[in-house]
Amino acid sequence: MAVTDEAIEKIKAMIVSGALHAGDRLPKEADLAAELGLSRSSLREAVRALSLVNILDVRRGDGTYVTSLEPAVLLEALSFIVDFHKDATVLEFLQVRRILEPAATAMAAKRITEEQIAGLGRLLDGLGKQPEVEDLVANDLEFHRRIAACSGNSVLCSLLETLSAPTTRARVWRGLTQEGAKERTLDEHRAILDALASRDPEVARSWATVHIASVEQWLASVL
Amino acid sequence: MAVTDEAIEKIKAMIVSGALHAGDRLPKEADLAAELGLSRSSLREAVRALSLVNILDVRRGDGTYVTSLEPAVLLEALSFIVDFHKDATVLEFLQVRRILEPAATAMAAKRITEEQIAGLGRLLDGLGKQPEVEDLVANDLEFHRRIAACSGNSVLCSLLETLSAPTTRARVWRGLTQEGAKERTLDEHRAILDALASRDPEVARSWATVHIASVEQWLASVL
DNA sequence: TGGGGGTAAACGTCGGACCTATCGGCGAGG
DNA sequence: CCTCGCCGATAGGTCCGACGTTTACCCCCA
Repeated sequence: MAVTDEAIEKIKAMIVSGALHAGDRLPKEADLAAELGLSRSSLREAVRALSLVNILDVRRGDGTYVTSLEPAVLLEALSFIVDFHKDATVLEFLQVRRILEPAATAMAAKRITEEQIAGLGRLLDGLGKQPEVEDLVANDLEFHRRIAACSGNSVLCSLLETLSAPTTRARVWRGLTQEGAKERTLDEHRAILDALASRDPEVARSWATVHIASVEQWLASVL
Repeated sequence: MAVTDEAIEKIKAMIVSGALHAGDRLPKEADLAAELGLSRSSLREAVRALSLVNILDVRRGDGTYVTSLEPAVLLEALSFIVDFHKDATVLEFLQVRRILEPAATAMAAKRITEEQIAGLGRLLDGLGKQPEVEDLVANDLEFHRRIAACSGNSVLCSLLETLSAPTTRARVWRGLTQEGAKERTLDEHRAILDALASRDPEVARSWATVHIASVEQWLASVL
């Protein structure tokens, strides 16, 4: 195994074992390189790799730190990976989202507060009757993001965030080409919000399923 | 933005845009560095980062290649990230798995072949009446892995693979400490297989839910 | 035709030199 | 006494050149 790979493993081990905690500062590159027994160049490759996946946070002129290591931070790196997938696999991502989103929405129905419900209402109201497609999709993303946050599960929340991104383009496309798609989206959002306000998990789940299935079916039909 | 980060973005752009296809070989480091306008050292950091997430495959003495970019390959990098999560978040992962696994099992019930059913049967039979905990958990993982593969969704399959790993330790622990856990697991596996053999998605889904919920409840109770 | 050796190409590692952003102390000024 | 701004120490950012190590592949010989 290459020394750089060893360094990656060693740094990982230091974090997992607890020798390094979230937020801790690493020794400066020269010292850490000496400590791990490799050159600064090779160590830098290891650090760069770990910073790409948000394990380390490198601050020029300051030092290198361990990130908070929260699921939201680490899973954020997933979006980088997802960007490489071809359109052909978008349908697979959407299928997974169709599984997770209804579940998250149902979970949210049991935990959502009055304040959060009101916030969602204002979010939907903020959009006019005939919004631009880009605004609608942005509003769509935010709507579902907030609901996922109410699920109380940060892993679920991050996964949905990641899975939603690659389907954004597809949704914009749909809004532009499919007759009535915009109105349908607005109506379904309102229905989901009503279900949440009623604290009705099953209705919320069903509307979320219908909502995503409509995108999925459309996408499957045009691919 | 640092030149290395630019290089990462440029290489990513080359792949996403189609200038580089899956399996393609990159120019040698010296040439690519010149092409992108940076030094070989900095370029190597970019390449190392991309190889950590399985975008590039560096073969010493040969060259650097773009991987197949299949979901299974790219999502495999997720396990590296998941390794950094603390035990406290294992429950969140398990919750997500409890959402995905039943769905995958239900999907599998509709697509599974006679041959695959027979294979699962042999897998379960391969374990004795009183297996070692480690063998049981390994068998458990393989059982669910094969079922997920039958779902036909590689993204779903990879995600489950990743989510299952961090809960492995917990399951071993449970097998060692909870009375009757081993027998219960074996019985539930058999029930899931029966449901699959009957091509009954809803029964399969329910058994999968029960199966994972039992682990989840136990884990929640001991944490 | 098949195997073995050799060579060239490519990645791996190292050390050092120099640039640059950042932080924090210190002193001048209000 | 407090505040603002300068400045030096520190740490990461980049580059260069050299050499080691592995691998693929071609050529030669049996």
